[in-house]
Amino acid sequence: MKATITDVAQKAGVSMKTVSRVLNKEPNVAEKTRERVMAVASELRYSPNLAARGLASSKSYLIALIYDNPNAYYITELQRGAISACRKRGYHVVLEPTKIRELSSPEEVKSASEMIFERLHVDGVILAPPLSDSQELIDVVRARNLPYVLVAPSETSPDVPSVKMDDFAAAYELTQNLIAQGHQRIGFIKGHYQHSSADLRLEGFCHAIKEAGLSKEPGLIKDGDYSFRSGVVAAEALLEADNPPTAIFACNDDMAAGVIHVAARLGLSVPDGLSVCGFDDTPLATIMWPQLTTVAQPIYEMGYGAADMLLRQDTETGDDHVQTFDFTIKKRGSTARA
Amino acid sequence: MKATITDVAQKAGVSMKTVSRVLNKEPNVAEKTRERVMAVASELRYSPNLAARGLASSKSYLIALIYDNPNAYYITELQRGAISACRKRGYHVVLEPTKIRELSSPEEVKSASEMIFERLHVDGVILAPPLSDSQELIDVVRARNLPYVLVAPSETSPDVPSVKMDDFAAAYELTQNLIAQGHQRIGFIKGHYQHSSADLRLEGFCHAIKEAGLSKEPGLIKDGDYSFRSGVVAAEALLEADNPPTAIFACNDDMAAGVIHVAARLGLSVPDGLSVCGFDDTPLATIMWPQLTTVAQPIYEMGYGAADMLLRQDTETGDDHVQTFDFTIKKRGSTARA
DNA sequence: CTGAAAGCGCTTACAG
DNA sequence: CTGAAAGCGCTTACAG
Repeated sequence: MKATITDVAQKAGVSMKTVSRVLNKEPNVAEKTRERVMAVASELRYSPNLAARGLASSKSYLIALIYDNPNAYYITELQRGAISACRKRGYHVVLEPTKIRELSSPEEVKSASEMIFERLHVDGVILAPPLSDSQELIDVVRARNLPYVLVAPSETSPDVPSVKMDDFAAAYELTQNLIAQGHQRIGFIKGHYQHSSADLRLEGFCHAIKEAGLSKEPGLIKDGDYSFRSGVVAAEALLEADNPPTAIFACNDDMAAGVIHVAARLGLSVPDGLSVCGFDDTPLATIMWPQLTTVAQPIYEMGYGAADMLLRQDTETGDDHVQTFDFTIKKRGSTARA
Repeated sequence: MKATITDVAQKAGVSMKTVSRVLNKEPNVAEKTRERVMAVASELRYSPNLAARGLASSKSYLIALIYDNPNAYYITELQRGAISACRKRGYHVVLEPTKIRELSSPEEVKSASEMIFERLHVDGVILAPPLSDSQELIDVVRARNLPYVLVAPSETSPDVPSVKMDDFAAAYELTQNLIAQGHQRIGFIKGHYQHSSADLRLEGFCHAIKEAGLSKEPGLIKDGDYSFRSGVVAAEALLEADNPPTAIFACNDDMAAGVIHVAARLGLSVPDGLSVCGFDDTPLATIMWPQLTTVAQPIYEMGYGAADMLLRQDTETGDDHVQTFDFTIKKRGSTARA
């Protein structure tokens, strides 16, 4: 019923091998032959059998996207990107949700990681944050000689394939925008101390403040942990103080939502009485009202880039192994002139 | 390097076929033989090669989860469930995000659907809503004789395998809770008119109201479309009217968030001045403050159930083909006694 | 209860 | 530029 490579070969009057060459875009096929084979293949609606191909070439044509404790939006975007890059090369993405973060000892992490690769033999892996920082997992991957790409690891090194965005630059630019709107006293709510993104965003903020010659009052910088609740606490401290800021930069959208919540309770209108911006452009940012000014991470692009880099590792070398993607500042209703 | 079935057979002193029987849990193997083979297999860390197995048995050991316009949280939960059920049977899940909803003509939908199955040969498919209502897609699946399961289709029929939850019962129970708390005037904000869930939730609500002998004032029921914004509009109409309700039942969490937003602006405290409940238990429900009383759909369970049903279709028959899963009412801070 | 043979549909390695 | 042969690691269909 389903056409095989033999069917195509017979009908095109060539050998199986030639059909294989055409389909895999190998060189050394006469143009005329190539055309004929292509014509017959599409006429027969031929598509190669993945299992047969995999068995013969000892590849699986599968890559694993390994993640843990996903922010659902982040993970689905990463998936979309990776799937799209894989399709172009006849690959498919297999999902590996794990519970690695809940494990306490390195030994447990190691054996849990081993299990992932014993079950299924993939040709490469993409590690989503925060697993891109798990040295045990990376060691297991390396020991198996599996190609891998890290998404947004804390630290990048030129010889470790990874994709990331520039958190420093994004925070810097977002802060510059607030300053350009006339804000002189800007509050900042930090992210979770274990995430490197939190540090980078703070540094970007401080750099812009310093460059503009604004004072770096310590009282304007508050701790947070990326949760709505921590945004509420920090906002209360900032807004109930004497001489409160006219703008608040929260390190993610959830905390920014917390700030807006507090502002509403204090009768402070956003953006007229207070400008607020977040980070990440989660769905929350456009669900809220006013909609949130924030930074859109190139999540889809990073997923695409990671898979693309992974599948190119066989063929090409000497690339730069760290790819940085552009963010986008989303100016919306939650910020205005001071 | 990697152990094959031949290695296991040799070391256990049996034929390849016997090893195969043990691994596939086929009958007619002596208990002693079975034990010996199992021991050798685990010693050699043997795991079967999916490609070889697939080629020989003309199965792919892959199922497709087909979706469109995903609510990220819904899709990741469905994925988790399906993956978990597949693992138990040596299957894997391949994702197929589509743009089917954007296509206008049935012909386009048909050819887009065909493409999905030409690229990769899966052994079965799960259709997530709203694709579980796409007759064109279902026709294509049927024409290929592929086993399939629908997730939360608008209409279930006993001979079409599907998983769902009881929207009517959930809305009924949630409304009963409000009534038990002493609320006599309860507003209702409808969901999107194209979703069958919206109708069922309205019916459940009305049934509880009627049963309690409360008046079914038409002014208390407002249109909505599942968006935050529509919740805002409906809440304004309800709350700025004379004799406003003491509780509002919004058909999803986003609209409930809109209601709370309006309440804050009107100086109406939640839950003291107004009780609010939503539906779906999205992450938003616990990000907000007060946290939202809502209904948790058994999304993970539906994903698990769908995959399980799919993989059982070969072997078993005569089952009930429609499986209904239990919801959970989450009582949180947004509702209180009238 | 067990096994020997054939074959799934491709690619690899070689030959011409 | 093209092809014939062998083999990837399993399962199926059959035999005993």
